[in-house]
Amino acid sequence: MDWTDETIARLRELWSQGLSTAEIGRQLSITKNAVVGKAHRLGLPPRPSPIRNRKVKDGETPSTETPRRKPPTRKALAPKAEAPADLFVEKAEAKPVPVKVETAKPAAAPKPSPAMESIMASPPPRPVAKVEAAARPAPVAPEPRVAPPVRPAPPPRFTASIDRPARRGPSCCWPIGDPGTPGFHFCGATPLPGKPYCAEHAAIAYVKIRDRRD
DNA sequence: CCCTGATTCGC
DNA sequence: GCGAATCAGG
Repeated sequence: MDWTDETIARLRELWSQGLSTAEIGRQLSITKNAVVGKAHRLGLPPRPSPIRNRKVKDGETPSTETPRRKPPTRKALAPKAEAPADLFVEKAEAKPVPVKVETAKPAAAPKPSPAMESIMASPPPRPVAKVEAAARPAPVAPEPRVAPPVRPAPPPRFTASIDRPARRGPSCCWPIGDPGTPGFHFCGATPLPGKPYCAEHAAIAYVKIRDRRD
């Protein structure tokens, strides 16, 4: 993975929006490990981890001795059989994109967090926007009108610079331009009922998600 | 089992 | 620096 400014920006954005690492990975066409690894290296604010952070309660002395994992039996040295090279063709973008597949993953959307939900008065159904970088100009994700879930993490600077559509009410949040750059804005057209995107962008935003299994 | 994020450590 | 392997909790 070559981490260009572009991809890093996208990672940061998606990360700050509370998407799961796997989700981000899918959107970037990389593994979640890559996502987590990079995020960690970038020093991005940690997200609520499923792993209980070693008792922080008193009585415990987490400091001095950490649980330390068992001696790493690093057997990774065996790359094993190689993956069939032929499956490496672009499948997602090759085929025409059915517009109606957003039913692909109805309820399984990752829940952002309580805080986030309360902020989003009318949460657009988490668009399972499977985007192909090659095909479209860096669509980034719905309006980052939310602060990072819990952590008082430094709010992404770009939130301030993003011009919200002048019109009130629902508006298409298809990103135009690169997030973080001055000209960045959202489409703003009238979205389809129940969708975060206008008809035009919804058509390209929704792609079957689960076919990118690597 | 599935999912999640975190960490380690060979490369 | 990168990320697969691994860990570990839900």
